[in-house]
Amino acid sequence: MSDYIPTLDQQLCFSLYGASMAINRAYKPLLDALEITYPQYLVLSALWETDGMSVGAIGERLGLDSSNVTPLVKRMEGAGLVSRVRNPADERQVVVSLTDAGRDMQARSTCLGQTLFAAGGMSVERLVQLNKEVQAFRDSVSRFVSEQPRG
Amino acid sequence: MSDYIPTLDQQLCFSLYGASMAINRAYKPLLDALEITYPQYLVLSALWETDGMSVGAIGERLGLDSSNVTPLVKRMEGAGLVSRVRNPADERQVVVSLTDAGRDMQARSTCLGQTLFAAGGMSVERLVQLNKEVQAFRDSVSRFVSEQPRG
DNA sequence: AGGCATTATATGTCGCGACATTTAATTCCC
DNA sequence: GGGAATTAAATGTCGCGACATATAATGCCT
Repeated sequence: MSDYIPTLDQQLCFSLYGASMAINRAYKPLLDALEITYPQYLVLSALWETDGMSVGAIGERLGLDSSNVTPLVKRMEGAGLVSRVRNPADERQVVVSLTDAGRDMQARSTCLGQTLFAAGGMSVERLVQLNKEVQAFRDSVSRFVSEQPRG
Repeated sequence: MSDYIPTLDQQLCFSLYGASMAINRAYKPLLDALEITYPQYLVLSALWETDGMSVGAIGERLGLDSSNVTPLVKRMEGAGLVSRVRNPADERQVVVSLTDAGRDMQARSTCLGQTLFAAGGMSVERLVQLNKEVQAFRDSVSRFVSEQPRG
């Protein structure tokens, strides 16, 4: 009982892992056309909600640490999507702000959600419910991790 | 309407992406103790179901291509978990088989599922249902991708 | 005010995951 | 049966994502 051995398909981790990769593959041609990557799209999404976040705040929002966000945002700066400026009030912080190109990307990226909706083949209601369940699971696991000794 | 702009939290891709990363973080200390990585655990899981799969068949099962599976399996061979042997009947194929250490890992890795169950904080029924929904979504998106011109 | 812990970002290394390309073995098909 | 297409792995490059560590600015505390 305590050493029950599940098959691959019985493991939620495998479904979620595969779903994430499948989404990336569905997004790929659209992201290529926009000349951004998926994590870059997430950074933009975070900034569309709250422009001018620090590197740390972006990482907090997306669940990534500075070693991911720093090079990500630097590439986005190179692509002209954001600017990076040290906060004069606290020189430790780097404030990331949208450029016009970064703002324009919001309207240009609506194809992503539309495509995923078409690809998912589910009703809006079912997708909303699925999103709620996945969020609840994610948040519970994240809470668990942060409560662990090494978290 | 056709250019509706969702927030981050309204996007299923973001929940799934975060859930996958959260699971990895929950698994990390356990995987470290077993001295394997998460994708290595998935390869082992596939082989526990069907030992002696080719590199290509493993990739098919996990949704990865040879450029991922080849180095993954080579590291696992280095760690003594699997053997890699060319198929005499078709020298193009590399057959991957479990060693005793690879087989032993199955019993030793039951902590993963147990921990994730504890971390998820949901009833078994709800998790089973969630798994079904995520699978359905993943499979629908994968089908969509494979039906695309560039797929 | 001086020194130390804390905080924010950056850097270096490793293992993926995607993609294009290469190499080698096999099959097709005339 | 011999050359071209196909198939299976492997290789090289890029961008993450995790982790440990480094660097620099700030806050704290006496």
